[in-house]
Amino acid sequence: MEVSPPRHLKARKQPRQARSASTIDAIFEATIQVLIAEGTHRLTTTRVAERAGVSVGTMYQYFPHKQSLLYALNERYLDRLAERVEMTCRTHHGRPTGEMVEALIAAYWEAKTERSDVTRALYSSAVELDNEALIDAFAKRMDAATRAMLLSAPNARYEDIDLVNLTLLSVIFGTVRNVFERNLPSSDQQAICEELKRMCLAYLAMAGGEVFPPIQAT
Amino acid sequence: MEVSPPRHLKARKQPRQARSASTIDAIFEATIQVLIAEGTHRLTTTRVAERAGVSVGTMYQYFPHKQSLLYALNERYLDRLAERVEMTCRTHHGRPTGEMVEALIAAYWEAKTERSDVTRALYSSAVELDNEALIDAFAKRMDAATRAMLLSAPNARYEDIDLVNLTLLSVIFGTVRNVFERNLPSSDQQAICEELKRMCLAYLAMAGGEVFPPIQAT
DNA sequence: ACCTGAACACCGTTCAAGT
DNA sequence: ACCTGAACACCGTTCAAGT
Repeated sequence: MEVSPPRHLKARKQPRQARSASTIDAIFEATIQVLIAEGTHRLTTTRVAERAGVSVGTMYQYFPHKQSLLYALNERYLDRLAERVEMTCRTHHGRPTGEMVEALIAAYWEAKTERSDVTRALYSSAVELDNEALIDAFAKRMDAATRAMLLSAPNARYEDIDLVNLTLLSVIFGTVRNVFERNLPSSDQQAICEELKRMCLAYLAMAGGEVFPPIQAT
Repeated sequence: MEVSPPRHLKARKQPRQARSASTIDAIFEATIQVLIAEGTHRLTTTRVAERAGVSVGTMYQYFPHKQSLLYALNERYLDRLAERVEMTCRTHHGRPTGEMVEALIAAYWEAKTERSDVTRALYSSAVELDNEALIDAFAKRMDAATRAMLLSAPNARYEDIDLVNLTLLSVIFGTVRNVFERNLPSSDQQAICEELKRMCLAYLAMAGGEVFPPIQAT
């Protein structure tokens, strides 16, 4: 499902030529680099334009405000993230619940961790932003993907799959973010990730998912 | 344990007279009001000073930068939050693990929820900030309080109390924040809160806490 | 001793002038 | 048609001038 962004945050024009597309990519890339190198409060339109090799005026042809640039950047990021998680969900259809949870957490965790500087930069850039629509769209996609996956498990009997699913996602997303925010040593991060899996498993087992693979009847 | 803030974020002078103290309170109050009414990107020193009834120059006597104002504001907030949670932990020493978890989550949740506009405003203000020291100090206090509480439960036998405790807090804090960020309807929020308790209970039971009260020997 | 607010540097955004 | 960058309004911060 596509959720349209608030009108004032829309990009001014769609790139129709290869040149435009590459300009936009350069601007995105420059934004991330400035964010990582200088931090949110030093992220200026001039600096981004300079590093992207265009003038401010050109940037404003594509993004009517600084906010719309950050909006688009986060949109692109969340879109890719959603695709990865959806893929994981699809490939675990019909598997035992335990495997699902493990794979789901691992996929989300890895997507966030493999470029932790980018993740951190985007977390911080998103806050200056009216990003409710983005979060909503992302949440809806994730919800649909994990819901379908969980229900496809053998012998899944959830009393309230929507609540269980909502809770599961809130806990996973929230915990991952919290771990990033505290900047714990990598070994602690790994350990928490494993504990998070155990916790979610315990929860799902209690809520009606069959965690271990069914014994095959012969 | 007191963690000293980065030097450059320190308030310039401590209030020594009643007048100064009330000026500072007025500035804090004005900051929160502007944050709630206008949002992070319209939070300007001029606006805060105006609403607080002082000149910019005076504000800069107490807070050497805008950042130090936000830092102090968050410090004050986290300090009060920590005190409340510590209190909850103290009053549940020796109780069964189940009651502890329920009380801990309820206390944290309520502290965040009773003024959700303030909570949201502070979440957003904290991000422009180099707040690692704050988060760290808060985390350490929470860690100590909940650790002592959990160990005081009857028949608590944790294999790795530090990891369990760290995980528990990461999950609770992270989930609460995620729920705030998504701005879900209040009924969903309540439901997730209950599910979160159940999940943490299941986890602690598995990790070595005795969740239900011991049967009294007669 | 403390307060004020005009002044300065910098940032987001625009638009007349270029190609 | 598209790009440029000086110009404008606004914001963080300072400091000479007031009390």
